[in-house]
Amino acid sequence: MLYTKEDNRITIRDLSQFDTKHIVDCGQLFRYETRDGNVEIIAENKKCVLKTQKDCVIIESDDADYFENYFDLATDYNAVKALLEPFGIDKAIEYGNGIRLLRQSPFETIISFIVSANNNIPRIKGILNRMADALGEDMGDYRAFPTPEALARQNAAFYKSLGAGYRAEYIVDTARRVADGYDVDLYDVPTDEARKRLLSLMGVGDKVADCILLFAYRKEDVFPVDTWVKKIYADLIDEREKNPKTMAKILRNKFGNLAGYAQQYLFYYYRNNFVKEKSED
DNA sequence: GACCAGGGCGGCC
DNA sequence: GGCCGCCATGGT
Repeated sequence: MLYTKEDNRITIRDLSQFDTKHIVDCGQLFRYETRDGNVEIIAENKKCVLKTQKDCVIIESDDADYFENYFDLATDYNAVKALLEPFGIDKAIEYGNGIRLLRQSPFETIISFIVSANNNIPRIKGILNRMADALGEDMGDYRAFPTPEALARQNAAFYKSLGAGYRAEYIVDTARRVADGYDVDLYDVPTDEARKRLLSLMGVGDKVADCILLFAYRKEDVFPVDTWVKKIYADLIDEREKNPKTMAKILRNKFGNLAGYAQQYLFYYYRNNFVKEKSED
């Protein structure tokens, strides 16, 4: 059994399917901190604390049902790993063992990955936390992620003052779109149609759209192509291919409904174990 | 001082 | 449709 749930506490029993460090370090989420050896995660207007014990991890929160879904605890990752076996990426899977694909809030994920474009993780975290500090609901010892309405009330200069740079206009435009009725409920929309709708948002291109599809809506048949995946593609498949759109299509065809899982294992493994080489010609 | 970071946009063809 | 220059900012 992976876990048990009682009251406001989830106890993860099978640590082969749940590794806190890998989960928070693999680039899906940005609002987390390590404090006193525990990991605190803020998602929307909720917070949980992950406490690692000798043979289990305890997830404390005031909404266990929310985080049961958030951490995708219904999925058997040993079964996923077994299905990935024929693809020969066992080193990456072994390295990232215990990663889980999260079910994050669509709006928060949209804004977070707009901010992530051509950016690095420490800076992304800082920008998002400053947005929450300024505009998020005060939940006591933390700030909720701001609502679309709260974000839509500000102008680009405000987000530039938080360090968002040229993404400031995208944040304003997209927040206003959502506040004005853009429907973020794409759970039951097929992947290609959902991607098309996400691409209509300012600041959302191919890569950001695929990250939103994967990390919020859990469309598992997408393979986000970022700078690391380009290197992976050159190493594993074809170094002459330079078109990220083509890479994404071929990788989706190769991994099918396991594409999202494979991408996450490979991305995490390469980012932490290989130095990006300078491409020259 | 150049290069990089989970790229996207607008102009151009 | 594809290609290309540009875009803020902080870290190495």
